[in-house]
Order: sequence, then structure tokens, then C-alpha cells
Amino acid sequence: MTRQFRGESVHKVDGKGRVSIPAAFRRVLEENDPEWTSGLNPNLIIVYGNTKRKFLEGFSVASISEVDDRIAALPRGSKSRRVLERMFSGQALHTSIDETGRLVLPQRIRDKVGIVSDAIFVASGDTFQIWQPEAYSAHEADIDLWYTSQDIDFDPLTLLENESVD
Amino acid sequence: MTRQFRGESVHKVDGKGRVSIPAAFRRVLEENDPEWTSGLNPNLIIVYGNTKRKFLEGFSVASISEVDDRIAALPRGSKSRRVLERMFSGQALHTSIDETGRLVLPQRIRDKVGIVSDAIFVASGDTFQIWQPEAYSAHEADIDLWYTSQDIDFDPLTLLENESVD
DNA sequence: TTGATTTCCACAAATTCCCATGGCATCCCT
DNA sequence: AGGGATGCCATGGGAATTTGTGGAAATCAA
Repeated sequence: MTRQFRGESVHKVDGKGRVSIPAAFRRVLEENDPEWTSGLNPNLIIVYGNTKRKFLEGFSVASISEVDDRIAALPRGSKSRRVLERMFSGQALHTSIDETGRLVLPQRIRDKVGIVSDAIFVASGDTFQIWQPEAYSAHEADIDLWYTSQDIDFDPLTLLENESVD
Repeated sequence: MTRQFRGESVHKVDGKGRVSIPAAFRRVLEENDPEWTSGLNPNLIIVYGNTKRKFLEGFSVASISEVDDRIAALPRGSKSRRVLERMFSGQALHTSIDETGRLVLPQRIRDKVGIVSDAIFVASGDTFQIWQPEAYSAHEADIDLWYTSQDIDFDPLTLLENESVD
């Protein structure tokens, strides 16, 4: 049950929007696509969201359906449901990996997050993010900043103790 | 487990009411039309409803029959049943996609939702909506506004954690 | 006949498919 | 231990299709 993605790596994006996705991520996508069998190309869902978001979020079929189900359980017409439906249905893209292990990001989506010739893939639990490299570094810097505000020997695992930090 | 529609895109509507349906949506309609086989044109149902509705809702054959079944399960003569029957039987149009991937929206229906030269298709779970572009932006304006009141790195998924926002 | 539908043809731009290459690891044989 | 041979991985290029659109011709309906 390898549901979790691990690691981060940078890949080239060509003029047609083709990008190799980390081989390790492919294994996770395969295992979490119920329709997948050896020889086939796994499906995945790219959620791009509203203009505020500066990265793309990749979901395996299993992960997205869990989200879909939970959204469907919210009361019809509620604000949360509308916000989530717009993001996960409207501002998303169902696609698959090709035989060479690549994924195609349409122009419109690349533009949205500023991806031109490179993209960095970053694991994040049961989803992964795709950023324009510089935008990611900038984001990282913010997190580092937060770290430096902690004790020198601060152990992140303590975050598991109390429910929330922000 | 009917596959969901994903994505949103704008398409031209010509004088005869012809509009291309997003290719990705076509795949979903095909997979969810029991009569469909490669080479054929998938069927779909367009529900326009009463005058209050400012958008059209597209159903795959599988989705509409699920709705039909649920309506049929309601007590005969009940108000809900009459309202729903009127909407899904009377105020709906059973049609199909042509060989070039287009659908024809009769004048009457276009007028009802104000569609003239463009229409935006937006996925929403196992159905999709068709709006006059400006009307859609106006409808979504409140969500965008709401986003600006959130933290820069707010993740909508957190909406699934706590009960609701409205 | 006349306006409204369908069909059929046409096409540029976008997207997918198919084939190719260099670089690393790994495995295997002697 | 050295040296292929093998295979997967990342990336490129071009050909073949598919898409989204527009317009003309053919068919219907009244």
C-alpha cells in the first residue's frame, strides 16, 4: 500500500508541454489506479484551482475519488461544496501518463503557474505538487523562515502532538 | 462508479446553435451511454429547467437514469415528484453529439440562458453546466471574493475537515 | 416556398502517436 | 574485477490524428 509519494525532482518541459514525471511517482499512480494493470498507462488528475494557486496538485485516482466522495457528502448548495466542486471538477484535468512516462500540461495550465521550460515535482503525502522552480524556491524560503523562528533543536514531529499550528 | 467530468472551457456557438463539446467530456458521455460503441455518437440529456436557472445542465445517459430512478421512487402525486418530473421530463432535451463533436442548442434554449456567440462548459461531478460566459463569472464572483479573504496559502481541502463555511 | 434543420466538406491549430538517442544503473559472464 | 549486454529513464523530433470552427449543399416541415 504505497499510497504516499516521496521525494522531489526537476524535469524539462518541452514546447508541447510534455514532462517526464518522476519514475517513483509513476509506481504510486499505478498502484492507486484501480483500472491499471501492467502494460497500461496510469490515470491521474491535475488540479490547478483558482488564480491564487501557484502550483498544480497531482492526485492518483484513488485519492481523488476519496475527495470526490467527501465533497458529495456535503450539503447540496452549501458554500463549501460549491467552492470544492468548482476546484475539483471545474479547475481540474483528468489525464494519463504516456508510454514514455510523460504527462502533457496544456498551455493554459502552464501559463497559470508560470511553467516554461522546467518544472519541479514535490511529493506531499498522497498527492504531489508541480511548481515553476523559482516560485517553489520562494515558497520554500517562507517555510525556512518559519523554521528559524523555532528553537534550534525543534523537532517537527512534535507537530503531531497538538492538533494545529497556524 | 460513473467517471466524473473534469475541466472547464469556452466554445463558439454559431448562428445555427452548434457548439463543440469539450473532447474530454465526450469521452465521459461515451463511457456512460450503454448503447454507445466505437463509431457511434453518444447521447446526452440537456436539462434547462425553469426560468430561474441561468445555466443548462448536461447529463450522461447513465446519470440521468439514476436521477429518473430516484424520482420514480418518490410517492406518486407528491409535490416533490411532480416538480422533479416536470423538470427532468418536460424541461429537458434528449439529444446526441454529431460526428464533428458538436451539439445543437435550439434557439429557445439559448435565449433562456442568454447564450449568443460563446458558451462555457464547466464540469460538476457527474454532470456539467453550460453558461453564457459573463453570467458564469458573475455567478462565481462571490467565490472569488471569498478567496481573497483567505490566507494566501489557504487550501480548500481543509473545508472537508470542519463542517462548513456558510 | 421559405425558413429551419441536418449533412457533408474543408482546414488550421492543437494534441497524440511513434520512433530515436544518450545517460545511468544493474546484471551477468568469464 | 573488468567489460559488455540489458534495460529503464529523461528528452527530442516529426508524422499522423483529433479538435474546434466555418460554410455550402441537401432535406424537412409547414
